Amino acid sequence: MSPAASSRWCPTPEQLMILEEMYRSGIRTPNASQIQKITTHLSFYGKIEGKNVFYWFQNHKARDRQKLRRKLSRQLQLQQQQQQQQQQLYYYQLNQQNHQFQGYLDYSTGSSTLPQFPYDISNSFLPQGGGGVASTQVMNYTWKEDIPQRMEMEKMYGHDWMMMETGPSSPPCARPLQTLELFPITATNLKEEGTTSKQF
Amino acid sequence: MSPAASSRWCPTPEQLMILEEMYRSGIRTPNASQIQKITTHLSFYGKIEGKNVFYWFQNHKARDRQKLRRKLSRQLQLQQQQQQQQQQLYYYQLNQQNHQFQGYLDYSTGSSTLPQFPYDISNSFLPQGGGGVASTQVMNYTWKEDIPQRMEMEKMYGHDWMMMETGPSSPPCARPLQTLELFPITATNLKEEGTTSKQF
DNA sequence: GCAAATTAATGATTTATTCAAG
DNA sequence: CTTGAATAAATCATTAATTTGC
Repeated sequence: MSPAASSRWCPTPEQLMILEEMYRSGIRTPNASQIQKITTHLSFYGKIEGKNVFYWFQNHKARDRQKLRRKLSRQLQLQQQQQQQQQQLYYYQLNQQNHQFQGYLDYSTGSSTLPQFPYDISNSFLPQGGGGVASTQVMNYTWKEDIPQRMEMEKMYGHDWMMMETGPSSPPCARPLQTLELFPITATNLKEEGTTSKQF
Repeated sequence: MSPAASSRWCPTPEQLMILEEMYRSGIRTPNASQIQKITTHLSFYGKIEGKNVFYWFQNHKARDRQKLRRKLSRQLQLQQQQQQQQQQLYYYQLNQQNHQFQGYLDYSTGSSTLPQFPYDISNSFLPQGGGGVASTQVMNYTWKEDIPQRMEMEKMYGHDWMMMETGPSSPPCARPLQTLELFPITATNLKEEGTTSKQF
């Protein structure tokens, strides 16, 4: 038969297994050298090129994030809805004074616990020179998002800025406070999360 | 259970979007008045207090710095150890492609698909009367107009980039069916080596 | 059972964003 | 302020799953 080569790479189960294992072990953005090694190794199980490996990690990482984001956002939303219904009236003026505020915010999308390095498949694909120093490379590339750290909060104490509730108290130094109109937002990164249209 | 569902603010996707947009637009340390306005506005999308806004900006800013610092040190470290490794093979070649593109596009008129805020959101939350220090925070680039046009560039097939064939061609999706052992990755030893990284 | 039709996954490309050096 | 390097996000396109009518 004519080769009729398919236009795109089709990973064999073995290749897929290995790639996934590598991913699980922490590899996210292999550099050229690593890609080279991985490709060479995987070529034993079937046709493959460097770009396939490169793309695979790109896609896998991206779709992982995507999945996580979707999940989190759904979760947040439900939580938020329930919370709003329950908490509507209560808990409104509880903290007029000092309440040790911490940095709130769950903003980060990814901070999921990354599986710790198993025996370390990654060592096999690190830049030449073996493990040692180079292994930091892999670690550093594992997850871009970082776990929040404690920040200095001293500046905030003794400030009155955040005492403003949204409630209609007499605004100390503010203007009429008209409700700004909604703007049609289209964020670059929250696309499928667009399920929210809760008014108030 | 007490009605207090959660002890901390949980931003809705809309709120998050808007906050991030503001941050992107240059707002870093809103003053009380700005916080007030922002809070009022965001309360339309869910429960929120002034302190949430304040903390959000604090945290976001701090984490930006943190990320920067981390990246810097990481980079220094890597620079030292990979002085002689050229490892940007893939990206390098990829970017050559992009160059071709962007030179071609000339960036004549911004992006298209993602309508940003119809107007500069940051203006709405600047100090009253305008001017002042804060105004320097705001980027002065306005959102580009749009051009939904799609470039019909000749597909640059023939990417010689990333070519890394490693063997004689074989059928696209055929698997060799050799029962080669998967090298040591099989999670037989899932111990925490611990010594793998964490260099700094 | 079995293809055509439809949908879901995922490989491959393109576009946008970020960070920092010049 | 501009630009290059790197990356992430969005999108295109093809293959695999699956559904469906016969």
